[in-house]
Amino acid sequence: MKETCRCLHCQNDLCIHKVPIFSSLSKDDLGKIADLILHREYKKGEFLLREGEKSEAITIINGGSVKAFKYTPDGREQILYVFSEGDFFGETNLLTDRTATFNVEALQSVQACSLSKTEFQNILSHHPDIAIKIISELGERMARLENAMQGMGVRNVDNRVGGILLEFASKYGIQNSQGILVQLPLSREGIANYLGVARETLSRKLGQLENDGVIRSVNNKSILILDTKALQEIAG
Amino acid sequence: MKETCRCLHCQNDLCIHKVPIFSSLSKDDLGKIADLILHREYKKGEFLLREGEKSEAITIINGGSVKAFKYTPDGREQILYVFSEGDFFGETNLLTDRTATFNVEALQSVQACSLSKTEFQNILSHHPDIAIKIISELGERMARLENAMQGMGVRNVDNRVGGILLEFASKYGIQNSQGILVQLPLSREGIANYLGVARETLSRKLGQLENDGVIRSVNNKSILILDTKALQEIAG
DNA sequence: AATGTTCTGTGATTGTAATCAAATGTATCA
DNA sequence: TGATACATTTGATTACAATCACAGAACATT
Repeated sequence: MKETCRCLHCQNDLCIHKVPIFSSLSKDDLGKIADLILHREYKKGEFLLREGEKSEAITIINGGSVKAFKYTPDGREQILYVFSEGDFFGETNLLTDRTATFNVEALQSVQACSLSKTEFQNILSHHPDIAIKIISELGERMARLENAMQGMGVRNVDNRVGGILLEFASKYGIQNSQGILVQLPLSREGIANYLGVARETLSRKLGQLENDGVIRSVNNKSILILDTKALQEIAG
Repeated sequence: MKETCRCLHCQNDLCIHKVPIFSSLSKDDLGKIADLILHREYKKGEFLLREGEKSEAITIINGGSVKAFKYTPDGREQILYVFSEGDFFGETNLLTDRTATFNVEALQSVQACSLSKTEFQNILSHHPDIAIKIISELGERMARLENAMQGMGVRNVDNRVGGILLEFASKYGIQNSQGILVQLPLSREGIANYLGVARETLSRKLGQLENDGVIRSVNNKSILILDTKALQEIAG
């Protein structure tokens, strides 16, 4: 079993090191946990989890990113989260017998580590501080969701577009001489589904922001924020 | 200090008995915790918590109900939760130094019990199973929020109105000979703010549902669901 | 019961985003 | 490279909910 984590991705950089919830553990404990972890790679478009399925593991993203979403009655995707390196999901299903509340799909090639329900519960009982970390992290995620929810309540679509651009900027942005270069984790359609608006509407709003000199569309996968202040004003 | 919980509300029925997260404790432990709890009554319209404030306690609703909400940039209220008997809030602020993420306002007279940050942390360290209960409960709440979020993404307002009626029905409804009588926890304006639509729009949609014989408006505080099946169809 | 106050329903109008349709642009793969 | 599928933009039109304005109900207070 010692070999489980001698894979290419983890040889020098154990995935669990990246996970805040395990940060309180000793090097020794980390090593023990590492041996219990299962690694897997997912291709773009593959599902890591499906709504309604009972997931028997907590999954930690070690590379790449995924979208978590639900289907609306009219068949659209409503994206709830974008998880990337260090984020985890499946934790709520571990303690109760609840089935997954959302789908999780790889946005690119994704390296994932998973820890089985029983192993995880075992660890939890020996390390009460991990439980506290999880509560903390869940609180963080709830705060994000609550914000998103508030955002959805905002009827003004410009506000919402501005808000999501700032959110992506703080998460994926790199400051350069011209402004903040943001690598978008989602396609236009994805962003629209995150905001709960039509793809075309988002296109128009972005076009307008570009006309106003607030942003510049570099390519489909990244935009440059030229005027952060204006954007903040727009976001409200 | 023994007197703390000999108040009118708790003499025969300790509020902590109502709280699922403490359900694993022994009678003895419950008694000890009861002594540490602070009781307070709030009048309708009073704030139990304000966004941005640092709350130093976990608060448990012992009677009445409250709304948790954020203000949108345009000044509207976006309601996130309605908490009633047995629900709690403030837990995320206990472990981290995060300030409150929402406002909490009494919808009627409310009896609340609160437990200070330090006391709570102390209890948590002695009873690791409580942490697990909290994670579980947070998971429940996240699932609810995620659903609400999905609901907000639905562009069809009819769906959303149907959805919230069913949600209220399952929480506050009483089956009688004619259908399900639902005591609404919120005013029309409150419901509209929960859905993120205009008050007038909700009025019209409810009117339409009444015309279609799906519901009957008993009075401002309660409606009767006549045709649950149709409502489920409408909600999607 | 009468008054003021808040809440709710309805009509008319406007504004905004969804939808439909088509064109351009961009990736993918043989 | 060219061919094909896929993603994005742009235009025209439509549908729907927001807004404004007011009337009527319900509620509280004296």
